[in-house]
Amino acid sequence: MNKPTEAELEILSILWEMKEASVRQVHERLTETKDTGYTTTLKIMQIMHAKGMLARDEQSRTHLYRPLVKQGETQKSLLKNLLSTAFGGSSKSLVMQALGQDKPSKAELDEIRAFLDNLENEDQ
Amino acid sequence: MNKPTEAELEILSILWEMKEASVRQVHERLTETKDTGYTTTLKIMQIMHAKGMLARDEQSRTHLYRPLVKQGETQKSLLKNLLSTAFGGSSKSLVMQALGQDKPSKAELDEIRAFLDNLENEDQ
DNA sequence: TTTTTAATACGATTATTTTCGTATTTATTT
DNA sequence: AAATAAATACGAAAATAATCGTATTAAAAA
Repeated sequence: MNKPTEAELEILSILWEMKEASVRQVHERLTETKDTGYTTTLKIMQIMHAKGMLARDEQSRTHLYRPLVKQGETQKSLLKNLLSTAFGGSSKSLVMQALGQDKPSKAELDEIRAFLDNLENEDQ
Repeated sequence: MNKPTEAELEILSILWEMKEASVRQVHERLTETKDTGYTTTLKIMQIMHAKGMLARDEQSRTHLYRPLVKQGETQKSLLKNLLSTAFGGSSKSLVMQALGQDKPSKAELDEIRAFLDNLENEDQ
């Protein structure tokens, strides 16, 4: 799957969360953090649809869009790229930076611990 | 600091590792994984120098370049961005994806555990 | 010293991404 | 029914990024 552009990723992240939304809805969420025109959002979503990244329900006049690319797969490929370029391939340093960035809750920390234990044991 | 472009990041990652290098050296490393012309590499490094991302030692005819942006800071800002766009702000899921991506050694896993423990205790 | 090689400078082109203006269509309101 | 509002379509411009060709300069080799 092709790497989404920055603007596409912003839209995807909204749609991953909302599951399905109109251009208007996406645009309103977008303008909370970014200053851009309605037709710009529309155009990018149309392009994404043409690329096969978004499904479009044209039943009603107000079209509804859904993501067709999986969040997990996009995460995987973006991380892989970031890991090799910015982190010299060291997932350890990436993980530590990420944790320093935004500390997870106690419960989440425990989940991560369990995950680490699992990682260590699985391939014996 | 401004977000480096993809090509800039590739060059930075080589320079972070080598500390200092000529265009030729960077270009040779680059062409191990990418097919690009020498003058393209040169041009981008010149642009990076103009932007203040690289220092340039012009003593010898063959100029030597050093990164002026810190790897840690670049990592931090790229991660922050990725976290909010691709991961809906959840560092937990980012961390797990990263670990699944490329499993660290036993020693590194232990370092991560220590880091987690530390995180949990520090703010009481 | 002449020739060849290897480097930088830099403009221009190409490709990609983002933005927007305008036309058209459809629905809603008056 | 006419006017207004809200949506899509789409071309084109603007902004950004990447690539390359050619000129020039400096060093090294013949």
